[in-house]
Amino acid sequence: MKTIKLATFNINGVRSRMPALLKWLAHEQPDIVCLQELKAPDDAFPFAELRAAGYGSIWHGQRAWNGVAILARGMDPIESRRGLPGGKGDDQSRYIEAAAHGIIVGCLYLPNGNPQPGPKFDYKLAWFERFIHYAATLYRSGHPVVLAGDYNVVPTDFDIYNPRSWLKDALLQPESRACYQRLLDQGWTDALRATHPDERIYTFWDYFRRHWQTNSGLRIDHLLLSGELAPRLKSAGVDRWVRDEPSPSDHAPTWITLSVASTRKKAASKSNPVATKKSAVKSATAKKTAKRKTAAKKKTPTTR
DNA sequence: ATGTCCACTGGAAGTGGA
Repeated sequence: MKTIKLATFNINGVRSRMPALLKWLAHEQPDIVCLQELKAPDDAFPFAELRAAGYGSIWHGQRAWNGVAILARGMDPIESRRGLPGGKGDDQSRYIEAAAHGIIVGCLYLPNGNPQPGPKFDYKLAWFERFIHYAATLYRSGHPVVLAGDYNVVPTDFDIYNPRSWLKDALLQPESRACYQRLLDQGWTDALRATHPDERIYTFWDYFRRHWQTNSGLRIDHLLLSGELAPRLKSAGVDRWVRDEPSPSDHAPTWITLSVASTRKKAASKSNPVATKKSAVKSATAKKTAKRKTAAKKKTPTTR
């Protein structure tokens, strides 16, 4: 048995944030990282610097906006998908997926949806529907899956410092929340909330009105675990110190640790990545640990 | 409406997106 740490981080411009990203990677040494809002085209992604820092990466960039990436420590992630199924005419880079360290990781950047109502909110809900549909397939596959990213949804009023000034915001709309709930109803475990059922936890503090200094935050970055993975959830948290660094993103890295069966073969080196997605998954599912009932699976917050 | 930051355009400061 070994423990892996998986984090999601809306970086808000990967190029202008490289010093902060490298410092965070060196300090926390996550095994898998999902990045969102690269705001960079494919040919501007700093994969060489990341490799020098010990991380292989795959990415789906876009000029100026959006963009997602997956990093894996000491190996190259094995890409299994980019873009959701059924997105005819959708050219926004918001989903990428890979096998790494024995699990499948979906990295998503769900549309913000503001202003609401309007075409952007319609797009958000349409994207969400496609995501819900695809997530059901993933869940049923029985593979160990994490869906991590910026969901742009505040699940309940317990996940925001004060909903008053956000009531019209797309992140709090009943339609957005209903979509998120439908995702959970498929069986996914909201790892942060499951680990800390009674705590106020925030992952995002906007740049306005001294919201960071007053801890006026929102919880919108989520890690959802499939049924196979939920019993292996060990801990979860937010690297708040990163939000306090110079020139920070408006999000902080949000992470979980999972206990996974250690593979017999030695860890893949940079020059010798895991051969295929299939084999990576197989090695993860081969040794299923005895099912343990944990607090992770039950209890959703009812606090308002 | 406001607040602040990133990237793009064009070659300075305004705009879109968040």
